[in-house]
Amino acid sequence: GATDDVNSDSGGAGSNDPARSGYTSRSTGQPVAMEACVVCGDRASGRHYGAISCEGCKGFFKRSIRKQLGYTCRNSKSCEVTKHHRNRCQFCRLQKCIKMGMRSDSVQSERKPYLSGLGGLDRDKEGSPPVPMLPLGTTLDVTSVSHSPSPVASNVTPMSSMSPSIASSIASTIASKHGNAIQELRMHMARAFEGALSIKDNDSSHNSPYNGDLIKEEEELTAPTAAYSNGGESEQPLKTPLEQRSPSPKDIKHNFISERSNKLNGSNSADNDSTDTDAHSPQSPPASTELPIDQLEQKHQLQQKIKQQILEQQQQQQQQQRQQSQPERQNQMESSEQSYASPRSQYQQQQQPEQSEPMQLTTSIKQCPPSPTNTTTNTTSSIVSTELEDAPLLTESLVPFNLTAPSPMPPYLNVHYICESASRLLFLSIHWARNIPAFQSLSPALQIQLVRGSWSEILSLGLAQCSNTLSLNIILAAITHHLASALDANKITQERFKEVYEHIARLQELVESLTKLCVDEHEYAYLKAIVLFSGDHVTPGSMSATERNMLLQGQHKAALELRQYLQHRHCADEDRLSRLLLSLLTVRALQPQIMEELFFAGLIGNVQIDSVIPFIMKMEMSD
Amino acid sequence: GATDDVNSDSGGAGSNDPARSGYTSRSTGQPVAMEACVVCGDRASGRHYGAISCEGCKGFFKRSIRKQLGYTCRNSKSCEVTKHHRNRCQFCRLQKCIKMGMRSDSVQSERKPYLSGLGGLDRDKEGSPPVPMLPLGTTLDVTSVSHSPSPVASNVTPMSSMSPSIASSIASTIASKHGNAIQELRMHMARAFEGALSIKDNDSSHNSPYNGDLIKEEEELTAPTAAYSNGGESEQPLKTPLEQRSPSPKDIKHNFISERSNKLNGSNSADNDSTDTDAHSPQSPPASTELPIDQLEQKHQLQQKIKQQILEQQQQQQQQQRQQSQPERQNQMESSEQSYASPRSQYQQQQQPEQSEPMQLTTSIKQCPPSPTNTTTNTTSSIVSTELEDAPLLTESLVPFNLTAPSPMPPYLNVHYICESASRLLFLSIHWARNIPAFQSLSPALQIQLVRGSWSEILSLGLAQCSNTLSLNIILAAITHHLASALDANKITQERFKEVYEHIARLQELVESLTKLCVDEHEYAYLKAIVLFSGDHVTPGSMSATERNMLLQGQHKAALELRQYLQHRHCADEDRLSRLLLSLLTVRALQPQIMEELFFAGLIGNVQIDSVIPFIMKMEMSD
DNA sequence: CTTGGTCAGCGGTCAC
DNA sequence: GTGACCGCTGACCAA
Ligand SMILES: [Zn+2]
Ligand SMILES: [Zn+2]
Ligand SMILES: [Zn+2]
Ligand SMILES: [Zn+2]
Repeated sequence: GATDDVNSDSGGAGSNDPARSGYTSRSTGQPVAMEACVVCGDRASGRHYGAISCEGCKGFFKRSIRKQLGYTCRNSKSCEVTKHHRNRCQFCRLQKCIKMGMRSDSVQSERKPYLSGLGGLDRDKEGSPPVPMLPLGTTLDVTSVSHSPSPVASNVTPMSSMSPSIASSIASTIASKHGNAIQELRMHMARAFEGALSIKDNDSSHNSPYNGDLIKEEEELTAPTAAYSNGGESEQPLKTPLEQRSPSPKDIKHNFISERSNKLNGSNSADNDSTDTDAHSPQSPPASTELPIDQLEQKHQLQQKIKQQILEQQQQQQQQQRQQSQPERQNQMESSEQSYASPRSQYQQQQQPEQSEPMQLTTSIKQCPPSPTNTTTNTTSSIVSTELEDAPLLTESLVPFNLTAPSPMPPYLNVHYICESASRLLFLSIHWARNIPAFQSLSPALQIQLVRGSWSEILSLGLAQCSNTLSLNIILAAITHHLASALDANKITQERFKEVYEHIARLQELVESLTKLCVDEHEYAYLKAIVLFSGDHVTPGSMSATERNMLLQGQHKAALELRQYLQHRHCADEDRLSRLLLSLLTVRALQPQIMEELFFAGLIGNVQIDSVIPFIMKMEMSD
Repeated sequence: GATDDVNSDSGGAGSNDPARSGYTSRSTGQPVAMEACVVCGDRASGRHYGAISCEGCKGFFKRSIRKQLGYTCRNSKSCEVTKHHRNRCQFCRLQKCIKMGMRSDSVQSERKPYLSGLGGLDRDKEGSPPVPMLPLGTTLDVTSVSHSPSPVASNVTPMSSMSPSIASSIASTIASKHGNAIQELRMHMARAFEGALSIKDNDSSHNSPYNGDLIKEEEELTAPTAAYSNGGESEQPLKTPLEQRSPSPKDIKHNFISERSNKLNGSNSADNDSTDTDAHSPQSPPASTELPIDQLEQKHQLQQKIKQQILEQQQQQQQQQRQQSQPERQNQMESSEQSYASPRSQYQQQQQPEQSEPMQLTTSIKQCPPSPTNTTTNTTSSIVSTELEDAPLLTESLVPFNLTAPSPMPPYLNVHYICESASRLLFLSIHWARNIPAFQSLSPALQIQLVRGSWSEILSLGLAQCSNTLSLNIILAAITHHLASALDANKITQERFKEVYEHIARLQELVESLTKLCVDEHEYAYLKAIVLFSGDHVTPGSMSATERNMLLQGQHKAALELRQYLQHRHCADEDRLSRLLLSLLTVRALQPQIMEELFFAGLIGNVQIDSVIPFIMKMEMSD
């Protein structure tokens, strides 16, 4: 009993209660029916006194009405009433109860002992509500509120399924170009891992309707992942999971998706992360053979394109690295960077105007004329390239950011959909970055470092920017649900759950705050640029002073242009600039590591985004 | 449950229940069952926080957990805890409470409304903050303020054991008040874990482990450590660093100083779930006994899977557990210091005005008269308490930041010196934070969370600000040297070396860039405030919307005041604001974890700064 | 399924 | 700071 919200475990009887409490059948299938108390948000136990509420609010309301005591608020009668704080202010709690529809006349008078006589004519329940008793709260405003009717549980968002129309648009966009973003990503990941493994195509995804269950879905996923190993004896030197990776932050936490119940084998949890690679291996045949044709095709193409490079690089590098340092997982493909240069890279890069015009990937509304912007760049090259030219950092063509959500949103989100969405966003973002003239003028190696250092932040901003398009709220809810399932299944530890859960909450808060700020396309573009040009994650020694300067200038230029833009747009609010910049602080507080797990790990496994970045960048380039 | 008898509110029949008082076996027939407090043997009043205990132990445990402070045992941590002696040693009493099954997460957070929206002062019963509030900013003359004379600070107990030369200067500063910063820190650390560790003592075994230090300096340190416990046997609970901690991000990286070879030991993280049931059973948990409290506790709770529950627990758990939990070797404690004994903890939150005037800690220049300023605040209270009052966030008294370097810098820097310097800076910074009116108006729990979330960033800014005073360049060089030595000695891995090394480089770059910007005191103060009021590291669920709002407002206010300040100072450079704010991004890129190791781990060991923060905050308060 | 009652147990208080 | 005392809370259960 008692207030303790915490697990209560009251009786102390050690019985564990896995599902115990569940008032509702919270079990799987049910996507939340009526779960939250409209007053405090805690889990509701049903409808009480007219409002769906929890046991606590129910009892509280009853007692309050019964003993007509008035409460007093020590603040301004607007205290938050949440599960955690509901006991902080009775006045406000009662006020909210009433406001949310609880009716005092539903509270019967003491029923107790037949004892006697006094006032109690309680008669039958329902029947005549004896006395209205609204009284309490000395203050009146309580009553005033009471009228408000519908206890609309605003909580959940009605999920709007995506319009089919999108499908078409997608066809001509990313999807068409890159095929399934996820698959590609996954493929690269796999490759990065082992040079040659066969990629598995489990995700039949599109065709076969996603089946709603996140959980099951995931199992399917995991299996396939493992599959890739099949032929591979060859490359394997890659890793023995165990020692491969030395403890690194990443490993510590179990990937909540792929993770196995590791718990038991006494081995310490630390290494287990290795799992994803081997974990699934046990059996899993290359699952679904059913890959849609087009995907298969693309796959091959891609493979070819990359194959050589990868193979080459890997071998060499791996060896090298291996020699020197420990088995520390050679993080996949650092090599790629270097080699990366080889292709047709050229710092100059002058993207060919037209062709690559990136924005077109998107639904294509804002299509911007092919501004040949960077032509000027050459000039600077003459001497001290340190200076960025005068041309604006971001041209108009770099402003629009139109993402197309994957497709009809399945009734129940699954990992595929989520990962696909995130992948598209990531692709689009990187593509965007690559089209920034100033960015192009940097060396390929540095470009990669910058993207590796900022992808998570740019993705976060992108999520906020496209939160509507992506139905981010629904996605996050699904992830959360998924996470909870993982916890139930003991696939992840409580600590891990908590950590990830909090991360999600933070991400949500960020999105909300950016949404509230009504950040527009231009602003997002500048913010992303600022983040992109941040040298904070670049290996200190790897950058020359000149390069560092270029980054700084790029960042400052972005900030400057943002300021100028704001002066035109929001002249009124002088502090908007600060707000926007400070939001970047919040963005940076989100760990890339968890971001990756949330949006990509489900499909890809533990492979790090870092390893795919070079490919993505190259992809964009070559296409 | 013995305690209350039912309160029965029997029909409201006015009869009070006299019965309650009798602890005895009440209602239920089981008379005997729980009669004695498992902690002290006194008559139990029921089960409290998981253990059958008396009212005294119940209250004691609650206060202890809420305060977040650790206690110290003057003896050998094995004091008897009986009804008559229970108040003789808080440390041992708490230790026993924990050992007997009391769980810190059963202690709920305070119920009193902490809102007060005012900029800082709450009018309610709570004490009012002492701080004066002169609007600063716009006006320039910083100098004008400087005059104020000596701080009343009725010099408190000096007893600083620091070198004579320094003594004088320090006398009037932090040192005088708190003695040696490091020592206090260290002492507290020890306490922190002792408290916690006391948990199961079986794991006594570990004491010494930890050796590799960057420098030999450490050897001196460790030895003393032992001394500190004088009685010796007690320390037990400590733990072998090895298994002690379950994997958490922090652990992953080896502390290059104390580093452990960890890896195996199977026990821990995994097995737990099974245990769940016996949770409360007084004794012996299996194997992993040495887990930090939180882990132990959580183990039992594994079953809970609902996110909400978790959320609830978070706030509490996090904090306290942390504090107690770090059993990680409490090694070093300077022997000399032990005498220091228990401070007089006090916890009445409201610091008494006068007394505490913070700035005085510093060399003492700017002292502000105790103006009872806030009178105006009331007006606002009328309605939206959410709003911060109009008073400026930072008053002139909060601008100066005068740090005194430890003493004559030794010819060859050693860990002591470095840690001492950093500790002072940390103390001063926290002290500064605590004197911000708006900060004071937040609930203590939130205050702690904020400091825990920002100490590293504030420290970084402070390092930059005081880089000259501290001869930071020399310090960093020394650290780097140590690091290299550690690498040579194979005390750390190459990867780790690289990581830390790069971190140092980044820090250096940051300092350089801030130096180049010529950031002044005002600007630093604002930047720190922005960082302090960042809710980005606060556990999402633990903060009410109102509180979140207050934080946001505080942050925005700081940004706004900074902007205004800049308009007066640097009218020329319109982009200075952006530059300053963006520097915070860089600051955030520095991992607190490594920061901690660089500056504190050498002396303190693996204990986390997090655990000392409550202590430091309290210290500031009580003086 | 709601309403009522129950009571272990948490929080707060305030003489000491 | 302590702890006897009391009010409230809310998980549970009967109706
Ligand atoms: Zn409720
Ligand atoms: Zn209120
Ligand atoms: Zn006791
Ligand atoms: Zn003791």
